[in-house]
Amino acid sequence: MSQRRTKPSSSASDPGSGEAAIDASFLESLLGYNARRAALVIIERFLDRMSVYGLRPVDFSTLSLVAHNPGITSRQLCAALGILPPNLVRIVADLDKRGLVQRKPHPTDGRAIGLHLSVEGRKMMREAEATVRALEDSASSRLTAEERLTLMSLLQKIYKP
Amino acid sequence: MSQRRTKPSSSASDPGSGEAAIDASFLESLLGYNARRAALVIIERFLDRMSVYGLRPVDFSTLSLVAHNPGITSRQLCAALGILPPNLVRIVADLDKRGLVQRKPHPTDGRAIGLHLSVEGRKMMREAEATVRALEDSASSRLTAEERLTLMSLLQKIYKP
DNA sequence: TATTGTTATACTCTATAACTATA
DNA sequence: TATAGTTATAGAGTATAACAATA
Repeated sequence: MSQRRTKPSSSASDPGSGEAAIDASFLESLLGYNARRAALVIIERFLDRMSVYGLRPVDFSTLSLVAHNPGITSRQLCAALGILPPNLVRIVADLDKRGLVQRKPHPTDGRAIGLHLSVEGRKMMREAEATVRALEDSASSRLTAEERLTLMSLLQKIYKP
Repeated sequence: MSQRRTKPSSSASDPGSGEAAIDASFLESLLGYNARRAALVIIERFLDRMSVYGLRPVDFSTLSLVAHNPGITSRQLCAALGILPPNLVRIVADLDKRGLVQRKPHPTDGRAIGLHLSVEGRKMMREAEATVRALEDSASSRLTAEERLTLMSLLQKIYKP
């Protein structure tokens, strides 16, 4: 899934169109299918609008957690985001190379490294978080504010412990 | 994301736990984040319970669409599932090798190939669809029937044209 | 002995270009 | 010329094993 673009019209001249359209009613009765499709639509929009910052979803999530949890460790980031430690190494290293995060020795645990946003990182994230809010509003423009809150509450009932 | 297993407890002895836990409230206010997390939890459960059939989510979705749309073409499957044509080739080829689907020449378009479920395919999908229903019910056990319908309706307002 | 961060690596998923056969 | 199916391949994402340093 997650194609770049979907053809605006697949017309009625498709082969096999004795039936007007494809019946996907079974799949559309599944939460997993619906949640994945919705997530991919929003992620696609994210990719479009966040490319100016050079931030993929995982970069943004990482920076956002560091912003709101200064001194957070890689291990904690992995647990919070569901990323495996070996896969976080390059993500953090790249953000460090770009001067967005800084690694400081952990105050009490010599094995761990605390992560902090740099001044640049803070500045970028103020803009980036506002952009994400705007993009989410636009992606959910067919929902009322109340429906949006209901939707998030119901989703969290599924994935939160 | 989508780790195999999450540690049951990350205890309070994590380094940097002056604050009790990580603040993910910003991310948790985003639809994209919530939809993705929920989808991954359900997909993880899918992987567990559907492994007996040897069906990944994409195999199941493909077979389900073929089941309910006999004669559907690869192109139509790609459009319905958001898969790119080169990536569907092996999926269909493998299902064919396993004797679950059959390819028949399209009645009116010589370029296209109509897909149909074999007798075995139909038998497996009757079981598999029931298993998916059960797995979805268990994954959404903290939702009422009404909440479940509301959730799907709201998700479709995001991704459906 | 267990955990943090890391390297190396394999596997899966997704994407692009280009070809053929038919429309 | 455009479309259906296909091949080959590149790139991103995700997984496991194993290591050094510290607890």
